[in-house]
Amino acid sequence: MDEHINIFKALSDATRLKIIWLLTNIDEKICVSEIVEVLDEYQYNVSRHLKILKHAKLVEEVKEGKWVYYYLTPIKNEFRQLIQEAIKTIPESQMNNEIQKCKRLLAERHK
Amino acid sequence: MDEHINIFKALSDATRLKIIWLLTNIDEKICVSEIVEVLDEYQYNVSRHLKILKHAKLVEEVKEGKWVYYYLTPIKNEFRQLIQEAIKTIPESQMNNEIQKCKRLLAERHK
DNA sequence: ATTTCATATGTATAAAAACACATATGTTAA
DNA sequence: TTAACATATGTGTTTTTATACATATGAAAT
Repeated sequence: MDEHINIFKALSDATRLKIIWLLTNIDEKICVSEIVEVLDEYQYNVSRHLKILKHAKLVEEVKEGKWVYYYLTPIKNEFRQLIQEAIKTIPESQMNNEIQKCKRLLAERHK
Repeated sequence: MDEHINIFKALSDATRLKIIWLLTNIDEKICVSEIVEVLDEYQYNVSRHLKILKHAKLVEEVKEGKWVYYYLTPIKNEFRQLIQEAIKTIPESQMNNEIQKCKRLLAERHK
């Protein structure tokens, strides 16, 4: 029960839901500074929110040089699967262009 | 986005998640005093939690004499559908026997 | 009409969460 | 080895949420 509550709690904040939504819709790992830029949030807040998401086991991290990349924890139970699908139904229109910003940023990265 | 956050927020409290879980697993409407008994919570807390669930549009109410019965809001979008299914996957074992208590209570009612 | 029961809410307090600023840690580049 | 960059965290403050007690409202039973 606590694990489920932790997941719901993790998703009940705009910044964190946006992060998960981005990861869901982008299907790539992104690093902290990219999230900071896309969401236009303070770096220290993003770091703290990521910590909460990690604690809820919604994301995992991988360090690469200076950067720490975050990505969705691979799904291993039905609950997570359904939550993930639910998040996928949240329309892009509800994210004030953050996704566009993010896609532009990622395109840049791949050059 | 806010509506989704409200739903996640509503579900990120043990008492409220239990209420929704009960309604999900019982498929009947229940009144406040029954929830109070089953969850062993103060009446005023249950009332307040129900208000939050109502605000998140997860439950609706119907008044019958002295009693106010609460039930799950009929599902009308995919997001709610998936969230509901996710809740359905939370095993009974994680609800310290509240479900048993509830079923006994309902059986009593149907006599 | 008065009491009893079911539910809701005003208000005060406590607990938890979010935020901001400064700063620490660690890594790469100069 | 120093500077610049990316990320994390200590600490204090503000905001939000949960809880508790008292009490109000409204319906049913006596």
